[in-house]
Amino acid sequence: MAEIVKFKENRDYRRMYRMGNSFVSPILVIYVMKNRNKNIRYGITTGKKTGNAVQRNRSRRIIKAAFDQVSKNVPPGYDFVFVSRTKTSYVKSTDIADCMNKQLKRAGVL
RNA sequence: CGAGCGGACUGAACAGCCGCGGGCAGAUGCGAAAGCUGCUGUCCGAGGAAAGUCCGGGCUCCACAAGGCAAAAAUAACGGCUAACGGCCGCCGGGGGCGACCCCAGGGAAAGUGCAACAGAAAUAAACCGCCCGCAAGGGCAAGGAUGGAAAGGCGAGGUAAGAGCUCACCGGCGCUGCGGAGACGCAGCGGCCAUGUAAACCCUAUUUGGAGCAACACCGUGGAAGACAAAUACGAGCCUUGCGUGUCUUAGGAGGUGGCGUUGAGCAGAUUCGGCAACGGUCUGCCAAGAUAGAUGGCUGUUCACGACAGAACCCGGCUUACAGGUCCGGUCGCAUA
RNA sequence: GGAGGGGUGUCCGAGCGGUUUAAGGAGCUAGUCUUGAAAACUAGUGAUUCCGAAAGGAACCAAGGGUUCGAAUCCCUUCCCCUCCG
Repeated sequence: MAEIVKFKENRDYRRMYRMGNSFVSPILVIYVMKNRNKNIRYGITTGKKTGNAVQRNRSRRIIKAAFDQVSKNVPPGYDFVFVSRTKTSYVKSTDIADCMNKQLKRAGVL
């Protein structure tokens, strides 16, 4: 069973931005990379421009809820960074999950 | 019924499934122990502004014998409340509204200095036009004109050659006296007739303030660094020399971690035929239930309604200011109608 | 979370109470020079908006309010940007 770990360090995010493949949609941006571990690592970014603290919190929570749904089907050995956008806090987590499934199929993860 | 004023409260609710942070309890596993990982049960889990960081404190470190002076900064009628405040309450003065009520950085310009452009004759100081006396020279005057934000108290009467607080009444301002008030101040009388504005310009007076901030600060601290000791060339890379590493202790301390930090506290809620106009204080009863550390409240489904605004704790309190869909309650005011 | 600094044309920026035309430079346009261009020189350009036939008037220095006769300038509140503290 793959373990799900969160990113904590700024250098992890910088490495993903520099070397990862990005997939953009109006409500979400995904960075994907393969890693050498047997687990799934991810991080969520909500920039200052995407709204006030309440909207940023909501974006984080629904991205986390959507990834909890999606991650059951993800094979181990991948790193993800999810970046919220301005519209993210106004949609439902199922919309995010649909978007995530679509983009990860394009990325060849699913 | 309509319009408007002031104050207080509230800030969607319920059910099911999945999920998150913390406290307590339990059994099990590991461990010498402290304890740790997962599990089960149970309880708790953002705001009135959590915000801006504009003030006042607690707390911590630095500085410091005590006291005073100076500098710098802040505040500004008066009386009270408070741990304290630049906050709050009451009251005085001024302004606005028919009224309920609202607003005011509201000390001092007679301690001194600065500034007051342009216009205007003149800007804190007189005389351009003008008025009067006079033949003129010269002298007297400041009413009228024009400028300006401001022009030598205002306005009326007397008075005069013409005029002027020169005199008088009223108003305004200043000083003194008396009365009322806790005081700011108000009222009355008398006096003289003077003094532009600006202190959110310097300044004067009174009061207050040591500085920095939880990223403070305290403790632990793999590796590595510096020093000391031991050893006397032991061990390590074939041997020798040099160098390096390996031992123990001490010091400072980067990464990281723990405490600070979830609180018995200027605490919160309720009651009161208690004191006070009120802010607030007293007494009694009950409660102490967020505490993360990349940062916990979410997702899905269903039901209801007014269809959900502004918005997320990060050491903690007391205020102020700013943002805000609506809803509830209480107390006044004005207008209309009816009795 | 805390401590500080700053917002002026398209850009960089001076001005920090006084007659308003709010410096100066870059940029842009035209000309001179050149075979043509660059550079240099000369002149012009937009400080903006509203009202008005015009003369002219009113508002404007991030936004709102206040002090003052008068505010880009002084004071208060809000918004935005930047720097520092592990």
